[in-house]
Amino acid sequence: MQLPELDTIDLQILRLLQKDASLTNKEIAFELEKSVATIHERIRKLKEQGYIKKIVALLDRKKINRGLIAFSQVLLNDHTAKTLKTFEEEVSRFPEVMECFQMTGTFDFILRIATSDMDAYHDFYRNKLATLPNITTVQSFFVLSETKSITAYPI
Amino acid sequence: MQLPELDTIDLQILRLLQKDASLTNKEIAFELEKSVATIHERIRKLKEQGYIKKIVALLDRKKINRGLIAFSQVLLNDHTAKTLKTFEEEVSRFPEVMECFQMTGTFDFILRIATSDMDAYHDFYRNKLATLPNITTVQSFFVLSETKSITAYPI
DNA sequence: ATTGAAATGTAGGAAAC
DNA sequence: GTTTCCTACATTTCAAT
Repeated sequence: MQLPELDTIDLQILRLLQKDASLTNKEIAFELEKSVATIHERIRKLKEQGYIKKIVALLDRKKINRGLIAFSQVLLNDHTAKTLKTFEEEVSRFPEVMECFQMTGTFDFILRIATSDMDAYHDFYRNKLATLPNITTVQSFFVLSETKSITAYPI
Repeated sequence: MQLPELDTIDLQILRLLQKDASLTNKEIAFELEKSVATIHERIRKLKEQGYIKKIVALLDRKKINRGLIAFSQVLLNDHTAKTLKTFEEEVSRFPEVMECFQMTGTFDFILRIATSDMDAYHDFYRNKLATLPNITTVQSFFVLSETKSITAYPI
């Protein structure tokens, strides 16, 4: 795969920053055998052009009481633009919802829900998700173990 | 929810860094009305204690040619420890696999696959995923639109 | 677009409270 | 655990190439 605007140096920088954005420009410059100013300018452009969306801290979810991850597949009873939009807006407001994707296939949306435990999920399901209008079915699956979970796209 | 070791200042710091880890200690100190040294010490401890796992750059996946996200549900034909472990190891090696979770319910694993397009997914499916031993079924669903996608846990 | 060097700002550590 | 001070290091800008 080749990306139009990005050369090898850009790709190397993105590779490094996806893994560890606390690297200093000096460290990256050393690694890539370029000057600090070059790295600085490259990163500035990568941010400006939108390749780098944000720099974030990733937390240990178990330590902050988000021990349970559920994937919930939601089927709606109609697919008018209005119903879809309303569902998306409402479900996005719940803090338990980390992700909401509209999907192809036998259901409409997949949600990733993060809660402390099954009691908290139950509460979310009964008192939040299931109260939304136009839901036909919700099928939930729970994470038993996390084999791989990366945010860095191989590029 | 209360976390044992963390006070309000820690939580506020984590909240800020989850959203934007490029904030300087000075900026955080101003926001929380604390000294820079206090913030520095707090963050040092939050890293040391493992609350903050890593600082990463999040890229715009469409710009780096990862336009298609699939969730693939995999069912294996036996559930011996060895089969599970082998599947996990093999599937984790594929660069297209961003996430692999073992799940409760009617299938064994859910994978999040990132590729450039449907052709690339097809290639992954035929030449990589489907070649792994002990797979009974794979059901794939594709992301039509991304309504919400956050990495910051509300705390 | 890349560089080295100058100027500014921030991080990291020590000492005192 | 927090603050103040100090030094080292990092970022940012700029003139030159």
